Amino acid sequence: MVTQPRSMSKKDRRLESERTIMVAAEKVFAEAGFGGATMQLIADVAGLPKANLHYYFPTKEALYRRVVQDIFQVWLKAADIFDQASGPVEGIGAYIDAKMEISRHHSAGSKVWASEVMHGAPVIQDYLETTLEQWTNGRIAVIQSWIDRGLMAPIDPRHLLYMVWATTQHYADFGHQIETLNNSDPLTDAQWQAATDSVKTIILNGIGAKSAL
Amino acid sequence: MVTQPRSMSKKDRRLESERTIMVAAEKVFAEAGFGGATMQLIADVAGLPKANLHYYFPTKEALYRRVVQDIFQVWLKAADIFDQASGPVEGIGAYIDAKMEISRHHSAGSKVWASEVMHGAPVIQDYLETTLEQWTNGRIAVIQSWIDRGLMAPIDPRHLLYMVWATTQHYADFGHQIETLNNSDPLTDAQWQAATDSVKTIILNGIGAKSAL
DNA sequence: ACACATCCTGACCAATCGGTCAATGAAAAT
DNA sequence: ATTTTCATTGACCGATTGGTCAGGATGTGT
Repeated sequence: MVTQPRSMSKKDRRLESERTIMVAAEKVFAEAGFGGATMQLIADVAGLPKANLHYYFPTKEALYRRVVQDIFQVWLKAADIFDQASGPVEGIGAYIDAKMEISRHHSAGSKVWASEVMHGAPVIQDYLETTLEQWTNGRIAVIQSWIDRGLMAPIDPRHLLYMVWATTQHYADFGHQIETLNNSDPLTDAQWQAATDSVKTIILNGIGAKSAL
Repeated sequence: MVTQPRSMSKKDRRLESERTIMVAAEKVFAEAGFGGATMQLIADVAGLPKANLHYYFPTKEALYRRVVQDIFQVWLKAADIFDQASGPVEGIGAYIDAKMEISRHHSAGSKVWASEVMHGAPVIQDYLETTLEQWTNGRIAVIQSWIDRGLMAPIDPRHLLYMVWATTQHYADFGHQIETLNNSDPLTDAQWQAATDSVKTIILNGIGAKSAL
Protein backbone atom coordinates (compact mmCIF):
# COMPACT_ATOMS: atom_id res chain seq x y z
CA MET A 1 0.00 0.00 0.00
CA VAL A 2 2.71 2.42 1.02
CA THR A 3 5.77 2.98 -1.10
CA GLN A 4 8.59 4.59 0.76
CA PRO A 5 11.63 5.39 -1.39
CA ARG A 6 14.62 5.54 0.89
CA SER A 7 15.85 8.86 -0.43
CA MET A 8 13.22 11.13 0.96
CA SER A 9 13.36 14.00 3.35
CA LYS A 10 11.48 13.79 6.60
CA LYS A 11 9.10 16.45 5.47
CA ASP A 12 8.34 14.58 2.28
CA ARG A 13 7.72 11.37 4.16
CA ARG A 14 5.36 13.16 6.50
CA LEU A 15 3.46 14.58 3.56
CA GLU A 16 3.27 11.23 1.87
CA SER A 17 2.06 9.51 5.02
CA GLU A 18 -0.58 12.16 5.45
CA ARG A 19 -1.65 11.71 1.86
CA THR A 20 -1.87 7.93 2.16
CA ILE A 21 -4.10 8.33 5.19
CA MET A 22 -6.24 11.02 3.61
CA VAL A 23 -6.85 8.97 0.46
CA ALA A 24 -7.98 6.05 2.58
CA ALA A 25 -10.05 8.34 4.78
CA GLU A 26 -11.80 9.95 1.83
CA LYS A 27 -12.79 6.55 0.55
CA VAL A 28 -14.08 5.32 3.89
CA PHE A 29 -15.87 8.56 4.75
CA ALA A 30 -17.55 8.47 1.33
CA GLU A 31 -18.71 4.90 1.77
CA ALA A 32 -19.80 5.01 5.39
CA GLY A 33 -20.31 8.66 6.27
CA PHE A 34 -18.54 10.38 9.15
CA GLY A 35 -20.47 8.56 11.82
CA GLY A 36 -20.20 5.19 10.14
CA ALA A 37 -16.51 5.43 9.42
CA THR A 38 -14.09 4.06 11.99
CA MET A 39 -10.46 4.92 12.48
CA GLN A 40 -9.71 1.20 12.48
CA LEU A 41 -11.23 0.75 9.03
CA ILE A 42 -9.40 3.77 7.64
CA ALA A 43 -6.20 2.37 9.10
CA ASP A 44 -6.84 -1.00 7.46
CA VAL A 45 -7.49 0.62 4.07
CA ALA A 46 -4.35 2.72 4.44
CA GLY A 47 -2.38 -0.35 5.53
CA LEU A 48 -1.21 1.26 8.75
CA PRO A 49 -1.78 0.61 12.45
CA LYS A 50 -4.52 2.73 13.95
CA ALA A 51 -2.20 4.46 16.40
CA ASN A 52 -0.20 5.77 13.47
CA LEU A 53 -3.24 7.67 12.21
CA HIS A 54 -3.51 9.45 15.52
CA TYR A 55 0.10 10.43 15.26
CA TYR A 56 -0.56 12.42 12.10
CA PHE A 57 -4.12 13.46 12.85
CA PRO A 58 -4.98 14.00 16.49
CA THR A 59 -8.67 13.17 16.18
CA LYS A 60 -11.10 11.60 13.74
CA GLU A 61 -12.69 14.98 13.29
CA ALA A 62 -9.38 16.64 12.45
CA LEU A 63 -8.74 14.03 9.77
CA TYR A 64 -12.23 14.49 8.41
CA ARG A 65 -11.82 18.26 8.36
CA ARG A 66 -8.64 17.96 6.31
CA VAL A 67 -10.36 15.66 3.84
CA VAL A 68 -13.27 18.04 3.37
CA GLN A 69 -11.00 21.06 2.97
CA ASP A 70 -9.00 19.15 0.41
CA ILE A 71 -12.11 18.43 -1.62
CA PHE A 72 -13.24 22.01 -1.40
CA GLN A 73 -10.00 23.14 -3.03
CA VAL A 74 -10.42 20.79 -5.98
CA TRP A 75 -13.99 21.90 -6.24
CA LEU A 76 -13.16 25.60 -6.35
CA LYS A 77 -10.30 25.15 -8.75
CA ALA A 78 -12.62 23.67 -11.36
CA ALA A 79 -14.24 27.06 -11.61
CA ASP A 80 -11.22 28.94 -12.87
CA ILE A 81 -12.38 28.26 -16.41
CA PHE A 82 -15.42 30.34 -15.69
CA ASP A 83 -13.49 33.58 -15.55
CA GLN A 84 -11.58 33.09 -18.77
CA ALA A 85 -14.78 32.63 -20.75
CA SER A 86 -16.11 35.24 -23.10
CA GLY A 87 -19.74 34.13 -22.82
CA PRO A 88 -22.13 31.58 -21.36
CA VAL A 89 -21.64 28.92 -24.01
CA GLU A 90 -17.91 28.79 -23.37
CA GLY A 91 -18.01 29.51 -19.64
CA ILE A 92 -20.88 27.35 -18.48
CA GLY A 93 -20.08 24.68 -21.04
CA ALA A 94 -16.51 24.37 -19.83
CA TYR A 95 -17.64 24.49 -16.21
CA ILE A 96 -20.03 21.61 -16.80
CA ASP A 97 -17.24 19.68 -18.52
CA ALA A 98 -14.95 20.24 -15.56
CA LYS A 99 -17.54 19.32 -12.96
CA MET A 100 -18.57 16.17 -14.82
CA GLU A 101 -14.91 15.20 -14.96
CA ILE A 102 -14.66 15.61 -11.19
CA SER A 103 -17.83 13.62 -10.67
CA ARG A 104 -16.35 10.81 -12.67
CA HIS A 105 -12.83 10.69 -11.30
CA HIS A 106 -13.24 12.19 -7.86
CA SER A 107 -16.58 10.74 -6.84
CA ALA A 108 -15.54 9.83 -3.31
CA GLY A 109 -14.68 13.44 -2.61
CA SER A 110 -17.97 14.62 -4.03
CA LYS A 111 -19.85 12.24 -1.77
CA VAL A 112 -17.99 13.39 1.30
CA TRP A 113 -18.80 16.98 0.46
CA ALA A 114 -22.45 16.18 -0.15
CA SER A 115 -22.66 14.26 3.09
CA GLU A 116 -21.07 17.11 5.01
CA VAL A 117 -23.46 19.71 3.63
CA MET A 118 -26.47 17.44 4.01
CA HIS A 119 -25.77 17.07 7.71
CA GLY A 120 -25.67 20.80 8.23
CA ALA A 121 -22.01 21.44 7.42
CA PRO A 122 -20.87 21.09 11.05
CA VAL A 123 -17.23 21.18 10.02
CA ILE A 124 -17.00 23.58 7.09
CA GLN A 125 -19.71 26.07 7.91
CA ASP A 126 -17.17 28.90 7.95
CA TYR A 127 -16.06 27.97 4.43
CA LEU A 128 -19.62 28.18 3.21
CA GLU A 129 -20.05 31.61 4.74
CA THR A 130 -16.78 33.04 3.49
CA THR A 131 -15.04 31.43 0.54
CA LEU A 132 -18.04 29.82 -1.10
CA GLU A 133 -20.23 32.88 -0.70
CA GLN A 134 -17.59 35.12 -2.24
CA TRP A 135 -17.00 32.72 -5.09
CA THR A 136 -20.73 32.42 -5.73
CA ASN A 137 -21.31 36.16 -5.71
CA GLY A 138 -18.43 36.66 -8.12
CA ARG A 139 -19.85 34.11 -10.55
CA ILE A 140 -23.33 35.58 -10.23
CA ALA A 141 -21.91 38.92 -11.29
CA VAL A 142 -20.30 37.32 -14.34
CA ILE A 143 -23.55 35.63 -15.35
CA GLN A 144 -25.46 38.84 -14.79
CA SER A 145 -23.10 40.65 -17.13
CA TRP A 146 -23.82 38.04 -19.78
CA ILE A 147 -27.53 38.67 -19.32
CA ASP A 148 -26.97 42.42 -19.54
CA ARG A 149 -25.05 41.94 -22.77
CA GLY A 150 -27.91 39.89 -24.20
CA LEU A 151 -25.87 36.70 -24.34
CA MET A 152 -28.48 34.70 -22.49
CA ALA A 153 -32.05 34.92 -21.18
CA PRO A 154 -32.72 36.73 -17.90
CA ILE A 155 -32.52 33.67 -15.68
CA ASP A 156 -31.74 34.11 -11.99
CA PRO A 157 -28.00 33.33 -11.97
CA ARG A 158 -28.22 31.80 -8.52
CA HIS A 159 -30.65 29.10 -9.54
CA LEU A 160 -28.70 28.47 -12.70
CA LEU A 161 -25.60 27.79 -10.62
CA TYR A 162 -27.56 25.49 -8.31
CA MET A 163 -28.79 23.56 -11.31
CA VAL A 164 -25.28 23.10 -12.66
CA TRP A 165 -24.01 21.98 -9.26
CA ALA A 166 -26.97 19.68 -8.70
CA THR A 167 -26.88 18.00 -12.07
CA THR A 168 -23.16 17.45 -12.34
CA GLN A 169 -22.73 16.26 -8.77
CA HIS A 170 -25.69 13.95 -9.19
CA TYR A 171 -23.58 11.76 -11.43
CA ALA A 172 -21.15 11.29 -8.54
CA ASP A 173 -23.40 11.30 -5.49
CA PHE A 174 -26.08 9.11 -7.07
CA GLY A 175 -23.62 7.20 -9.20
CA HIS A 176 -24.72 3.94 -7.63
CA GLN A 177 -28.35 4.55 -8.61
CA ILE A 178 -27.34 5.54 -12.13
CA GLU A 179 -25.18 2.46 -12.42
CA THR A 180 -28.01 0.24 -11.20
CA LEU A 181 -30.33 1.76 -13.80
CA ASN A 182 -27.64 1.03 -16.38
CA ASN A 183 -27.91 -2.74 -15.96
CA SER A 184 -25.56 -2.44 -12.99
CA ASP A 185 -22.75 -1.53 -15.34
CA PRO A 186 -20.50 1.48 -14.86
CA LEU A 187 -21.03 4.15 -17.48
CA THR A 188 -18.75 3.77 -20.46
CA ASP A 189 -16.68 6.58 -21.95
CA ALA A 190 -19.37 7.12 -24.55
CA GLN A 191 -22.11 7.17 -21.94
CA TRP A 192 -20.26 9.74 -19.86
CA GLN A 193 -19.86 11.83 -22.97
CA ALA A 194 -23.55 11.47 -23.78
CA ALA A 195 -24.46 12.49 -20.25
CA THR A 196 -22.23 15.54 -20.41
CA ASP A 197 -23.63 16.50 -23.79
CA SER A 198 -27.21 16.11 -22.59
CA VAL A 199 -26.59 18.27 -19.56
CA LYS A 200 -24.88 20.94 -21.62
CA THR A 201 -27.56 20.88 -24.30
CA ILE A 202 -30.47 21.24 -21.92
CA ILE A 203 -28.92 23.93 -19.78
CA LEU A 204 -27.38 26.01 -22.56
CA ASN A 205 -30.57 25.83 -24.59
CA GLY A 206 -32.59 26.37 -21.45
CA ILE A 207 -30.95 29.70 -20.76
CA GLY A 208 -30.84 30.72 -24.42
CA ALA A 209 -27.07 30.96 -24.34
CA LYS A 210 -25.32 32.65 -27.23
CA SER A 211 -21.63 32.44 -27.94
CA ALA A 212 -19.81 35.73 -27.49
CA LEU A 213 -17.39 34.90 -30.30
CA MET B 1 -44.65 14.26 22.27
CA VAL B 2 -47.09 11.41 22.07
CA THR B 3 -50.81 11.94 22.14
CA GLN B 4 -52.75 8.86 23.06
CA PRO B 5 -56.53 9.27 22.91
CA ARG B 6 -58.02 6.70 25.26
CA SER B 7 -60.49 5.43 22.73
CA MET B 8 -58.17 3.67 20.37
CA SER B 9 -57.86 0.11 19.29
CA LYS B 10 -54.69 -1.75 20.01
CA LYS B 11 -53.84 -1.89 16.38
CA ASP B 12 -54.23 1.87 16.02
CA ARG B 13 -52.05 2.50 19.04
CA ARG B 14 -49.37 0.26 17.64
CA LEU B 15 -49.50 2.05 14.33
CA GLU B 16 -49.31 5.41 16.02
CA SER B 17 -46.39 4.38 18.18
CA GLU B 18 -44.58 3.11 15.13
CA ARG B 19 -45.27 6.37 13.35
CA THR B 20 -44.01 8.45 16.27
CA ILE B 21 -40.78 6.48 16.26
CA MET B 22 -40.39 6.61 12.49
CA VAL B 23 -40.86 10.38 12.37
CA ALA B 24 -38.19 10.82 15.00
CA ALA B 25 -35.95 8.31 13.26
CA GLU B 26 -36.28 10.00 9.89
CA LYS B 27 -35.22 13.27 11.45
CA VAL B 28 -32.23 11.80 13.26
CA PHE B 29 -31.10 9.67 10.32
CA ALA B 30 -31.30 12.74 8.10
CA GLU B 31 -29.23 14.84 10.47
CA ALA B 32 -26.62 12.30 11.47
CA GLY B 33 -26.67 9.57 8.83
CA PHE B 34 -27.21 5.92 9.63
CA GLY B 35 -23.85 5.47 11.30
CA GLY B 36 -24.05 8.68 13.27
CA ALA B 37 -27.58 8.16 14.48
CA THR B 38 -28.06 6.41 17.82
CA MET B 39 -31.10 4.61 19.08
CA GLN B 40 -30.82 6.64 22.27
CA LEU B 41 -31.07 9.93 20.36
CA ILE B 42 -34.01 8.70 18.30
CA ALA B 43 -35.68 7.64 21.54
CA ASP B 44 -35.09 11.07 23.07
CA VAL B 45 -36.55 12.82 20.03
CA ALA B 46 -39.54 10.50 20.08
CA GLY B 47 -39.93 11.01 23.82
CA LEU B 48 -39.76 7.30 24.57
CA PRO B 49 -37.36 5.04 26.42
CA LYS B 50 -34.88 3.32 24.19
CA ALA B 51 -36.10 -0.15 25.05
CA ASN B 52 -39.49 0.80 23.70
CA LEU B 53 -38.00 1.35 20.27
CA HIS B 54 -36.65 -2.16 20.29
CA TYR B 55 -40.09 -3.42 21.15
CA TYR B 56 -41.51 -2.09 17.90
CA PHE B 57 -38.39 -2.40 15.75
CA PRO B 58 -36.06 -5.26 16.53
CA THR B 59 -32.89 -3.60 15.29
CA LYS B 60 -31.61 -0.19 14.24
CA GLU B 61 -31.31 -1.47 10.70
CA ALA B 62 -34.93 -2.68 10.65
CA LEU B 63 -36.09 0.77 11.75
CA TYR B 64 -33.90 2.40 9.14
CA ARG B 65 -35.21 0.09 6.45
CA ARG B 66 -38.79 1.01 7.26
CA VAL B 67 -37.94 4.70 7.12
CA VAL B 68 -36.29 4.38 3.73
CA GLN B 69 -39.15 2.31 2.31
CA ASP B 70 -41.61 4.90 3.58
CA ILE B 71 -39.75 7.65 1.77
CA PHE B 72 -39.59 5.66 -1.40
CA GLN B 73 -43.38 5.40 -1.45
CA VAL B 74 -43.82 9.16 -1.13
CA TRP B 75 -41.22 9.61 -3.77
CA LEU B 76 -42.87 7.31 -6.28
CA LYS B 77 -46.33 8.68 -5.64
CA ALA B 78 -45.24 12.14 -6.71
CA ALA B 79 -44.86 10.76 -10.19
CA ASP B 80 -48.46 9.83 -10.76
CA ILE B 81 -48.99 13.24 -12.32
CA PHE B 82 -46.62 12.25 -15.02
CA ASP B 83 -48.98 9.74 -16.54
CA GLN B 84 -52.01 11.98 -16.67
CA ALA B 85 -50.15 14.59 -18.68
CA SER B 86 -50.80 15.20 -22.33
CA GLY B 87 -47.36 16.56 -23.09
CA PRO B 88 -43.98 17.55 -21.63
CA VAL B 89 -44.99 21.03 -20.51
CA GLU B 90 -47.79 19.68 -18.37
CA GLY B 91 -46.12 16.42 -17.35
CA ILE B 92 -42.60 17.53 -16.56
CA GLY B 93 -43.82 20.88 -15.25
CA ALA B 94 -46.17 19.22 -12.78
CA TYR B 95 -43.53 16.66 -11.83
CA ILE B 96 -41.07 19.43 -11.03
CA ASP B 97 -43.74 21.17 -8.98
CA ALA B 98 -44.42 17.99 -7.03
CA LYS B 99 -40.78 17.21 -6.43
CA MET B 100 -39.99 20.75 -5.32
CA GLU B 101 -42.89 20.51 -2.90
CA ILE B 102 -41.43 17.32 -1.46
CA SER B 103 -38.00 18.90 -1.22
CA ARG B 104 -39.50 21.72 0.78
CA HIS B 105 -41.79 19.84 3.13
CA HIS B 106 -40.18 16.43 3.27
CA SER B 107 -36.53 17.37 3.24
CA ALA B 108 -35.52 14.93 5.96
CA GLY B 109 -36.80 12.05 3.92
CA SER B 110 -35.00 13.27 0.85
CA LYS B 111 -31.74 13.42 2.78
CA VAL B 112 -32.15 9.92 4.11
CA TRP B 113 -32.77 8.63 0.62
CA ALA B 114 -29.78 10.50 -0.76
CA SER B 115 -27.58 9.21 2.01
CA GLU B 116 -28.73 5.66 1.44
CA VAL B 117 -28.02 5.76 -2.30
CA MET B 118 -24.71 7.57 -1.80
CA HIS B 119 -23.48 4.80 0.45
CA GLY B 120 -24.26 2.18 -2.17
CA ALA B 121 -27.89 1.48 -1.26
CA PRO B 122 -27.03 -1.39 1.12
CA VAL B 123 -30.63 -1.58 2.31
CA ILE B 124 -32.80 -0.79 -0.70
CA GLN B 125 -30.75 -2.24 -3.52
CA ASP B 126 -33.59 -4.58 -4.47
CA TYR B 127 -35.97 -1.63 -4.78
CA LEU B 128 -33.59 0.09 -7.16
CA GLU B 129 -33.36 -2.99 -9.32
CA THR B 130 -37.07 -3.71 -9.42
CA THR B 131 -39.55 -0.94 -8.64
CA LEU B 132 -37.37 2.02 -9.55
CA GLU B 133 -36.11 0.47 -12.75
CA GLN B 134 -39.64 -0.35 -13.89
CA TRP B 135 -40.88 3.11 -13.02
CA THR B 136 -37.95 4.72 -14.82
CA ASN B 137 -38.40 2.65 -17.95
CA GLY B 138 -42.09 3.50 -18.02
CA ARG B 139 -41.40 7.21 -17.80
CA ILE B 140 -38.69 6.96 -20.42
CA ALA B 141 -41.24 5.45 -22.78
CA VAL B 142 -43.63 8.32 -22.12
CA ILE B 143 -40.95 10.92 -22.79
CA GLN B 144 -39.88 9.09 -25.91
CA SER B 145 -43.44 9.20 -27.19
CA TRP B 146 -43.42 12.96 -26.70
CA ILE B 147 -40.25 13.18 -28.74
CA ASP B 148 -41.76 10.99 -31.44
CA ARG B 149 -44.79 13.24 -31.57
CA GLY B 150 -42.55 16.28 -31.98
CA LEU B 151 -43.53 17.75 -28.63
CA MET B 152 -39.93 18.17 -27.52
CA ALA B 153 -36.38 17.96 -28.81
CA PRO B 154 -34.71 14.54 -29.09
CA ILE B 155 -33.05 14.60 -25.69
CA ASP B 156 -32.04 11.32 -24.05
CA PRO B 157 -35.01 10.81 -21.68
CA ARG B 158 -32.81 9.14 -19.11
CA HIS B 159 -30.55 12.13 -18.63
CA LEU B 160 -33.54 14.42 -18.59
CA LEU B 161 -34.99 12.44 -15.70
CA TYR B 162 -31.66 12.54 -13.88
CA MET B 163 -31.55 16.28 -14.28
CA VAL B 164 -35.04 16.71 -12.85
CA TRP B 165 -34.22 14.44 -9.92
CA ALA B 166 -30.89 16.11 -9.30
CA THR B 167 -32.12 19.66 -9.45
CA THR B 168 -35.26 19.27 -7.38
CA GLN B 169 -33.62 17.11 -4.73
CA HIS B 170 -30.74 19.55 -4.54
CA TYR B 171 -33.03 22.04 -2.83
CA ALA B 172 -33.61 19.50 -0.06
CA ASP B 173 -30.28 17.71 0.19
CA PHE B 174 -28.20 20.89 -0.11
CA GLY B 175 -30.79 23.04 1.62
CA HIS B 176 -28.30 24.05 4.25
CA GLN B 177 -25.85 25.33 1.66
CA ILE B 178 -28.61 27.20 -0.16
CA GLU B 179 -29.80 28.70 3.09
CA THR B 180 -26.28 29.78 3.98
CA LEU B 181 -25.92 31.47 0.59
CA ASN B 182 -29.24 33.20 1.28
CA ASN B 183 -27.85 35.18 4.24
CA SER B 184 -28.52 32.13 6.41
CA ASP B 185 -32.24 32.70 6.03
CA PRO B 186 -34.66 29.97 4.99
CA LEU B 187 -36.12 30.53 1.55
CA THR B 188 -39.36 32.47 1.63
CA ASP B 189 -42.52 31.41 -0.18
CA ALA B 190 -41.62 33.78 -3.00
CA GLN B 191 -38.08 32.42 -3.20
CA TRP B 192 -39.31 28.85 -3.39
CA GLN B 193 -41.65 29.88 -6.16
CA ALA B 194 -38.83 31.66 -7.97
CA ALA B 195 -36.64 28.58 -7.64
CA THR B 196 -39.37 26.33 -8.99
CA ASP B 197 -40.03 28.72 -11.86
CA SER B 198 -36.35 28.93 -12.72
CA VAL B 199 -35.99 25.16 -12.77
CA LYS B 200 -39.08 24.74 -14.92
CA THR B 201 -38.08 27.53 -17.30
CA ILE B 202 -34.58 26.21 -17.91
CA ILE B 203 -35.57 22.58 -18.30
CA LEU B 204 -38.69 23.09 -20.37
CA ASN B 205 -36.93 25.56 -22.64
CA GLY B 206 -33.87 23.33 -22.63
CA ILE B 207 -35.79 20.43 -24.12
CA GLY B 208 -37.86 22.61 -26.44
CA ALA B 209 -41.08 21.47 -24.80
CA LYS B 210 -44.36 22.22 -26.52
CA SER B 211 -47.75 21.96 -24.92
CA ALA B 212 -49.91 19.20 -26.37
CA LEU B 213 -53.11 21.18 -25.81
C1' DA C 1 -63.20 -11.15 39.13
C1' DC C 2 -60.21 -13.61 36.60
C1' DA C 3 -56.95 -15.00 33.11
C1' DC C 4 -54.44 -13.73 29.25
C1' DA C 5 -52.05 -11.07 25.96
C1' DT C 6 -49.90 -6.92 24.91
C1' DC C 7 -47.22 -2.98 26.18
C1' DC C 8 -43.68 -0.68 28.62
C1' DT C 9 -39.13 0.16 30.82
C1' DG C 10 -34.94 0.32 34.19
C1' DA C 11 -31.09 -2.19 34.58
C1' DC C 12 -27.84 -4.62 32.46
C1' DC C 13 -24.30 -6.71 28.96
C1' DA C 14 -20.78 -7.75 25.48
C1' DA C 15 -18.70 -5.41 21.77
C1' DT C 16 -16.76 -1.62 19.73
C1' DC C 17 -15.52 3.03 19.62
C1' DG C 18 -12.02 7.09 19.68
C1' DG C 19 -8.15 8.05 21.84
C1' DT C 20 -3.73 7.41 25.00
C1' DC C 21 0.78 5.98 26.21
C1' DA C 22 5.11 3.94 27.12
C1' DA C 23 8.45 1.51 24.71
C1' DT C 24 11.06 0.89 20.57
C1' DG C 25 13.17 1.99 16.17
C1' DA C 26 15.16 5.00 12.78
C1' DA C 27 17.30 8.94 11.23
C1' DA C 28 19.44 13.77 11.86
C1' DA C 29 22.20 16.71 14.27
C1' DT C 30 26.05 17.45 17.20
C1' DA D 1 29.89 8.07 18.61
C1' DT D 2 26.31 9.96 21.02
C1' DT D 3 22.60 12.73 21.71
C1' DT D 4 18.28 14.44 20.15
C1' DT D 5 14.33 14.47 17.49
C1' DC D 6 10.90 12.23 14.89
C1' DA D 7 8.23 7.98 13.62
C1' DT D 8 6.04 3.71 14.79
C1' DT D 9 3.22 0.49 17.29
C1' DG D 10 0.96 -3.08 20.57
C1' DA D 11 -1.42 -2.87 24.49
C1' DC D 12 -4.60 -0.64 26.91
C1' DC D 13 -8.70 2.50 28.75
C1' DG D 14 -13.07 4.79 29.74
C1' DA D 15 -17.17 5.81 27.27
C1' DT D 16 -20.73 4.67 24.31
C1' DT D 17 -23.02 1.59 21.36
C1' DG D 18 -26.89 -1.74 19.84
C1' DG D 19 -29.34 -4.96 21.91
C1' DT D 20 -31.45 -8.08 25.90
C1' DC D 21 -34.42 -9.32 29.56
C1' DA D 22 -37.12 -9.86 33.62
C1' DG D 23 -40.80 -7.99 35.69
C1' DG D 24 -44.40 -4.67 36.25
C1' DA D 25 -48.23 -1.97 34.16
C1' DT D 26 -52.19 -1.80 31.23
C1' DG D 27 -55.81 -3.20 28.76
C1' DT D 28 -59.14 -7.05 26.72
C1' DG D 29 -62.16 -10.88 26.52
C1' DT D 30 -64.98 -13.80 29.39
